[in-house]
Amino acid sequence: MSVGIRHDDLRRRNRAMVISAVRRAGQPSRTEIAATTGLSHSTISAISSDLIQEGILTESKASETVSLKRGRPQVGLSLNPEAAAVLAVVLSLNFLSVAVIDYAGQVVAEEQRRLDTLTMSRDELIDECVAIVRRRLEDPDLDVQSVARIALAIQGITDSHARAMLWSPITPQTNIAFADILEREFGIPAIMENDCNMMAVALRWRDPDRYRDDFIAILLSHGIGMGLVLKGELFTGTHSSGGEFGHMIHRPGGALCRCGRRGCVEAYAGNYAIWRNARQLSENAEPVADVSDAEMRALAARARQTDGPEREAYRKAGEALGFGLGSLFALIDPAPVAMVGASAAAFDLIEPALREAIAQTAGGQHSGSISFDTEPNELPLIREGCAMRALSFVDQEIFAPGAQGKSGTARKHVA
Amino acid sequence: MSVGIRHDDLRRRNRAMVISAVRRAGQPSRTEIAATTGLSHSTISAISSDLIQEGILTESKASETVSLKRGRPQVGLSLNPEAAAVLAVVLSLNFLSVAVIDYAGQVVAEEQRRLDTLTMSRDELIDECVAIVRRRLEDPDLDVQSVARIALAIQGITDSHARAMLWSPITPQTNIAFADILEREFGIPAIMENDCNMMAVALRWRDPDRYRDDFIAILLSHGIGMGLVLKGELFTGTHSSGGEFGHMIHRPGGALCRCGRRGCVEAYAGNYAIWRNARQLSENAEPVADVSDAEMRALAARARQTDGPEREAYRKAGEALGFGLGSLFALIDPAPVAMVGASAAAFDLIEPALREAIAQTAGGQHSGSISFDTEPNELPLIREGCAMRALSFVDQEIFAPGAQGKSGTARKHVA
DNA sequence: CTCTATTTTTTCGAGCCTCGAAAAAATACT
DNA sequence: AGTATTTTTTCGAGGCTCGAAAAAATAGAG
Repeated sequence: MSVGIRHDDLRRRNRAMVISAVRRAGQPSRTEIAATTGLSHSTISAISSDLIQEGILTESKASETVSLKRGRPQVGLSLNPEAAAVLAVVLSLNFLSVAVIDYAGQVVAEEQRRLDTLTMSRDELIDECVAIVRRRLEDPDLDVQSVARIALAIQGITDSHARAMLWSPITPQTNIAFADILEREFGIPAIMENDCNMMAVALRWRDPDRYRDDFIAILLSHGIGMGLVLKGELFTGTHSSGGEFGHMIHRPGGALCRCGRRGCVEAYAGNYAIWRNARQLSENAEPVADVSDAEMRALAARARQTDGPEREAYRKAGEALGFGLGSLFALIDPAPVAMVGASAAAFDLIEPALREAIAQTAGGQHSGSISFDTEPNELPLIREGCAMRALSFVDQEIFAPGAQGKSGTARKHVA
Repeated sequence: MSVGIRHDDLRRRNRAMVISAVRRAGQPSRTEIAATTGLSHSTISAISSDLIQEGILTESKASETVSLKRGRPQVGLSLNPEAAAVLAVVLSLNFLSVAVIDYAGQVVAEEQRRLDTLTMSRDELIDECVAIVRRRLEDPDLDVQSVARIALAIQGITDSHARAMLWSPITPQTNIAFADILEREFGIPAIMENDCNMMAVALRWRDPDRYRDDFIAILLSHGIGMGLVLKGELFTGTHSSGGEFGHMIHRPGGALCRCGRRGCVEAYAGNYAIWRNARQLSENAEPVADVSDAEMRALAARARQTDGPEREAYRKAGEALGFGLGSLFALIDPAPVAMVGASAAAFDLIEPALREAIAQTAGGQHSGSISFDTEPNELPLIREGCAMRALSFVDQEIFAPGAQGKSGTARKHVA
């Protein structure tokens, strides 16, 4: 079972701890790191001296402005941007984007591309991804040697080992091991993640006060996705990325869902479902492939204006989301929720019915205390999550390697 | 955030590792422990020598029968039964039981008692629990000094710090901090756990092959409860024991549940719901307080005999459980399920509709591969889970103490 | 009955790691 | 210029684990 702690693990873990403290805090001094990690000054001194020598950290004359204090001024430590770089690839409906991010987390290059993912063949899809990565890696401004990891996020279900896309609404293809493909192609460790999980990761970095140990990120888009953080850790399924909130059952045998089943939350709250209900089509009507953001905005505008089928459609969406959240809260207790995606801009239309529904569920006891935040733009969030996830891997597996880090392809020490 | 690893934590953790290896394996030799923990022989030798000196482990001339091997015979290490003792208290509907368990996990004394929990006052309930514990502690055969922990399991919701019962179907009382009360009364560290969570813990110890990293224990009883283990850890809510599977919403606005809300899974699958449907009463009929096991057996017998309302009632129960499991599987992916409790004996009546329902959900893709096991007797399971949980605490916090173990009341080193 | 092969367990010195205390460094204030 | 203050480094002490070798304990061979 769980393996004993070897003596050399100790240094490894404490190295990782120092790196992560710097990544979180920005420009902490050695003293601050000692305080947050609970390690002694001597230890921090020794470790940070190593890390600086290896080119992972750099000293950066801390905030001159705050040097009104008496004694020896603190020296800020920061991540050396040149220590490594990672690629964040985001593949969503009809859209592919890639960004190159330096070790300090800054975007240094990017590229975006429109595709027709729904009609592309398997090979075309793979080729596009490989090609866009290749173009970035061939950029003369980039030191290819420094690229330590590629993280690819996709709308859909991925396996729990972060190797493959298992199923996705953006393509009829299934089981594409993107991570393995990219790894083979470029010799750079790659991971494949679910888009909503990356949203959650990003929210945690963006606003650690609000999104700390337990929170929910829900993507309101053509489909409904969820990223869940519990007890400070990203929640995933036992075999897949899990957290398929959109496919929890709202009404057994109910409306036709894009997944082919009936009564899923998504079949009431996804864009296509709202669109379908707003047009007063049958619940059995085949879900449309895509509804433009403009069209959804028009629907929302009409719903705000008159109490017609549009408003009712949003009400039904709120109800489905509310009962779904209620069932979720029965399992995990209530937690802060972030509503992300274009339809989050219409959350005012959704919220009343949502809260009414939640109030009828086990989570309803604390209905008032459940707070919602909205963020209409999911793409930057997904990319940010990818980047942070990739960088965390670099922090832990490459810059603090040891017996534990079994990633065969990971190169040791870059600097 | 996460704190650095101090040098002295190392020994502490490896001590805990050795103890837990012995608890799991029964009578492992030092060599076997070295193999399973990955630590060196020297380290294991040093640690086990300490543990034996402290009276925590004992040498026990390993299985003489297997001494057909050549070299120096292995010396089995086992837990010293006298190193400590724990109390496992189980409080369920109209029933209170306590068991004294020695450090090796053997029951050395027990007592059971019928109560009328639904009508008892808050103080009566507390007094009964305190009294039954006191009687056990006053047993002249028991060394009170050795009692290191009390674990109390209750049917109902407990807080995530294992201090209090927040709500329970067995009593109208709420928010009773049993753990604090017992701790104050006897000066022995106490914890308060949810019964179904303890079932899951016990299943893991009983059959680690089947119930290892991910599995579900569902209690089919008057109410519906769940214990969930994910990635090898007991799953709990953010604020409470969580995992209230029985109160996920099956049909929005549907049948009246014992919790006062509508459409919960329990309102279709709990004993009172099956009974209500079998009698063809309205879904709005007030849930009855209790249905005897005998009566449920009679219902099941009639359902097996003729295709009447009884069979339909079980069908509806299966449907509710199936859609509930389907929604759960959407979140966590399918996992082995153990059906526990009296109604698990009627699982043959439930299973067809359950599987049919699951097949209509996201979990349905692997519908065939989902396996169900039944165990009609929940009480021994709950007690066993309590005992193991309490013993694990002793293993870790008392016999492998350190800066991490902040349990103020825990005494250090017993032997 | 003795000797050898074999396996388990203990012993011992080496190598790390962290820690606390003290020293060194770097600045503000007087 | 000197003193107080704060940060950072240095250094010896104490612990822990590890590998190698020694010791212990048995089965089988002659």
